[in-house]
Amino acid sequence: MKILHHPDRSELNLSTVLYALSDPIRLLIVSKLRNGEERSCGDFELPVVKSTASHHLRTLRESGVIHVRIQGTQRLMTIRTDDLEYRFPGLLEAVLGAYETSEEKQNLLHTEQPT
Amino acid sequence: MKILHHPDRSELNLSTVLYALSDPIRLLIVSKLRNGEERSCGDFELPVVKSTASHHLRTLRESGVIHVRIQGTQRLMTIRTDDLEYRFPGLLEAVLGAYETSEEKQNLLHTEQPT
DNA sequence: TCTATAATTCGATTATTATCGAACGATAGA
DNA sequence: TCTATCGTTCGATAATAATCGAATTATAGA
Repeated sequence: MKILHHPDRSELNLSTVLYALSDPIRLLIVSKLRNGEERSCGDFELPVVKSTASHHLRTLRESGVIHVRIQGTQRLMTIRTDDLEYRFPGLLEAVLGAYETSEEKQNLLHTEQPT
Repeated sequence: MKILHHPDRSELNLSTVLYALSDPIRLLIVSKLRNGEERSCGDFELPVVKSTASHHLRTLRESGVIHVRIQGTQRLMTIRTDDLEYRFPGLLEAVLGAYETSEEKQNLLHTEQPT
């Protein structure tokens, strides 16, 4: 049984979290996890191949933005809302709020899906 | 007379701004501009040489985080608080607030200054 | 006009990262 | 046990970025 590392709440680093959130694909992932929704990799419909998606999900996990639990063959992701709020109050809200009203969302959603 | 390009308020991009803020040196710069303070390059006392500092300041300017005006031989920087607040409400506050309580500040402030 | 100051630009180097395809690993279910 | 599904890992490539030192530009002031 594979064990996934998640940084402790106290280990969250501002630069690292901002970097994780600074990629359009990763912003798309996080926006789809909004409101506590839990999703598997396949659910995101990202405009990149599986291995690239896996890379981005790992970046988000290792930075502490998302939590991943294993259920069968799936990985189920959630945002670490409480931990982020504890260390960086208001940050997640501000980023997701800004994302909703940005053009970035639209750009990616209209992108071709690779096989 | 050199002309410096600043993106229009409407051109601000979330990923780009988050990326600009995701570097420890650049976070240090922005934190020193807090509360509307205006500073020149030399005022920041950054742990990097001049040319590297110039690179970071350009990244911040081109992303739309700071405004730079020329006065004599100096460049005077300010945060584009109003524009950032307009496009990304609460973001700057959240980032700067988080920075204040983070360990990142301490790390950089105790670093050696290159010549 | 000369010089000192402030900062940028340039070229080179090194490190990181985003991306893909192919191969692999783990689990559920037939 | 076999197979399909879900996802990761690996190796390669191309792009981007952080850093430095040296050369350059622009301006203020003597």
